[in-house]
Amino acid sequence: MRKYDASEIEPKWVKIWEEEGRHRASDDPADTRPKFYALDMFPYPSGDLHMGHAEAFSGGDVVARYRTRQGFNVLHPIGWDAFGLPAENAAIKRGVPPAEWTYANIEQQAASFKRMGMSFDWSRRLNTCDPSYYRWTQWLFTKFFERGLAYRKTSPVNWCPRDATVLANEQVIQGACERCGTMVERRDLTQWFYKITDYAQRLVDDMEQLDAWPERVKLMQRNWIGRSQGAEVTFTIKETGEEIPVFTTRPDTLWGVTFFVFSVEHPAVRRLAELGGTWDQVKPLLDKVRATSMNSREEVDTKDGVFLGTHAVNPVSGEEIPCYAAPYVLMGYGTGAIMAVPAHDERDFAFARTHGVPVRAVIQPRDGEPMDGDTMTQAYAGEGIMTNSGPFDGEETPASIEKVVKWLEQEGRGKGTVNFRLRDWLISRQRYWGAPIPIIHCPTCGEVAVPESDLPVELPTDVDFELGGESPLARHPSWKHVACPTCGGEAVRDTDTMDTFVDSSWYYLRYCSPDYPDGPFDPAAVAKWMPVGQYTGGVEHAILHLLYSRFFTKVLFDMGMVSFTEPFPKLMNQGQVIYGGASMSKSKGNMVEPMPIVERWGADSVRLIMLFAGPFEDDIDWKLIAGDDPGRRPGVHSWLSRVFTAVGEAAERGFAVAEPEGLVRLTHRTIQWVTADLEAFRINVAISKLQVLTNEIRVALDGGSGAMDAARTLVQLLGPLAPFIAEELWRVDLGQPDSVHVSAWPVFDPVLVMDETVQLIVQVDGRVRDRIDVAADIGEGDALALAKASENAQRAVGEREIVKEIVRAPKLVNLVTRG
RNA sequence: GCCGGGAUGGCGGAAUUGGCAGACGCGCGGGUCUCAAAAACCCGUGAGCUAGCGCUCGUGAGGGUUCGAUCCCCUCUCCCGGCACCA
Repeated sequence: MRKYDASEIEPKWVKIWEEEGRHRASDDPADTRPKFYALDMFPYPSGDLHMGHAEAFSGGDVVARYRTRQGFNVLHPIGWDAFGLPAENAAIKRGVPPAEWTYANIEQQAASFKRMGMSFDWSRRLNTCDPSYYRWTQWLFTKFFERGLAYRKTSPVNWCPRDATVLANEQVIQGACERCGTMVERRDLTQWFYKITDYAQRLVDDMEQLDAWPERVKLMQRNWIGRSQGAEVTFTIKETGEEIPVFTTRPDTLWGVTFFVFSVEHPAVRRLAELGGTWDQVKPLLDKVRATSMNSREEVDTKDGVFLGTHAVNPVSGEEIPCYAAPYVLMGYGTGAIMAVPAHDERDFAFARTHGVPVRAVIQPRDGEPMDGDTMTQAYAGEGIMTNSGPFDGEETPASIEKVVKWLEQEGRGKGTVNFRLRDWLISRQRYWGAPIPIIHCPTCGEVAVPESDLPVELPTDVDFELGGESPLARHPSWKHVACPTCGGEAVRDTDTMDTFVDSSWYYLRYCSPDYPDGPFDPAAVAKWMPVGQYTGGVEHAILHLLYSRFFTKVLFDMGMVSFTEPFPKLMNQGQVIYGGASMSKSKGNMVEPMPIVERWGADSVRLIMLFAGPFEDDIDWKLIAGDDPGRRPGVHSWLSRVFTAVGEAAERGFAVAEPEGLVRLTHRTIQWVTADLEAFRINVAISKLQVLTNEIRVALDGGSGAMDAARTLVQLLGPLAPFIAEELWRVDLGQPDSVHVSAWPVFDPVLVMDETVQLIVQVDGRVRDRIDVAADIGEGDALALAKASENAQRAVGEREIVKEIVRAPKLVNLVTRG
């Protein structure tokens, strides 16, 4: 009998599958199979594959293989998100050109993916740093530019001093650079933006289509977009007569406004402070705010603020109220100025009490103590009845808000409006290893897009990567000097490159027709394959990549290039692989690499470790599943050994020896269970069902019976999970002529999955007292009679009287007693 | 602070969503084989009581609904994640 040796089996099949040209998605029009697009978030080539890759791609590969077996024409592509800072930083550190470092890592990862048995269509492989790809990234930029969706503006931006580049809002996590953790600084710079805010409403609305997304991801996107409905109301500055609009979600509190607050950075502040004679107090505050990074306000005190010496006029009451400048009002949201209602807003309340501003309650809760502005100790932000509000006294939220808005509009004092937290997407980066922004700055023509015929704008290779001063492209002696495409005069290229998230916002479209020469994608191929059937990847992309890709898709829809508005209707997030409760990292010295384990125990084992450890979405703590020795023999390897010998023995015995009926039934139930589990992506549970079947096959064989059908089924069901051992057993031991991975998914016999007998649970007062084997179609009367006849049940009832009989034939009888 | 998601044996996790809690696996204990080890195989493994048939307790804590609650409702504790002056 052969022994299971993955190192002997697996490399053999890698080679054979490659020779046989497996896993190609078919673009043959004669192929009538329904399509299925199984997409994995493409990797960044930072080195060899890590555990996170092993988990995510194992899950994605199960989907692709399972759908293939179900008769779908499956597109399961792979590529690399190959631009980005690590390559450039490696170049600075080691003197290796970014391209060289990147391509070497890609080759390494590609080899590892093959070794792991990933069923990728290698003919479609792409990478974003290839000019044949970024040509179209640039082309898309020019189209966005034409539509006014790419524009340049000067504004305060997040600057990472360590990476020497600006960052998008989405790349700043709690005030720090997402990539290197350095606290970002704020700089006023002229930068390129994509106008994602134009799509804010649609990005919210279309989430309705995403029922098959994890709720938390949708929630994160909703919070990030931050839609709030309210009104814009215009206040007038008494001293100058200028009109300053504010945004509020509570126009019903307009009669409770007792002061007015500008953001310290508001353009009117300096003028008004000088007029009011308070500029010498405001200026230090402004300097302090400017010095603080944009996203972290931990050093800013809510109660900080300075009276400007000027006043605003409340448009509904005509009342004059003092104007303040305070850091708690943000310049980047709403209008940069607010009406303050201390009685009904926590922050306004704190500010008012500190600065001695009156508090006036204008909303009374429906029940409980009435509020008094002079004595209340905290703001009341809830719903209630309007008081001290002129014509609106007695109106109740939420209807009152609508009434006030309507009235403001009629009176011309304001209007209903919606505000978003989402800002435009800053896409310029002052670094080298990215797609150059295809814009030429001409002294006469202004910003001119590089014409399509001149694309791609290729990166020069003779570049000085050292950090400092200008970006590498800006420092290059000749690269930026070009003739203006419009007037032919002397002009310069934009020397910034695009955020790598731009590259990854459309790669899934390129896979549909990776060699298409006339555009970013062949519209017919995209119409065929998109949208994605299942998208698999890490939750760390919940906001960035997924939001940007959704935005791109909507722009392309508006351009008439695609016919759908959401690219990924179904999303699965795998958990993280951690060690001892902490994320794995080189600096912590707790890294466990997948490839050494593949070498030692086999790719099938590594895949199964990942898939069996728990639900796909949950984190895997390697220390908990493998103990202190990360190289220990995995439990799933023992199982595969048992599968290997059991199937081998069953094959030797063949069909000549009869199979027990119980095993036949279990086989069909296993098909039913595993199919349902894979449909629901409960892979860990599916594996446990296969283990049960394996155990029963073992029992049958040890009892001298045959197990050929069960063994064949086991191998077929195992295929998507452990492709190597399944193929070896299928083709060698079971002698099948073609690959198990193209065999039809087994179907169960509905008669055989039904139980003939079941265990009737007999309870007395809700406690289990007996279990009786009964026919599955037993009637209620018979079930009750059997239950009452049970000695154990009778003993439990004792002298008491049975007052109620619950019968749920054939599963359960519950006798309820009294006495 | 606000918004989500959790909490089940020594560990990872099951439980057809109101009907046998702990499937399957890891680990551990005992055994077979072996000169020995590894591997493989067999038995046991929630806690307590009991010679035994069995009994009692048990799904973070407390309460409720129900014949019956890991599952539904209320209160609380702790853990994880996201956002954090967004007017």
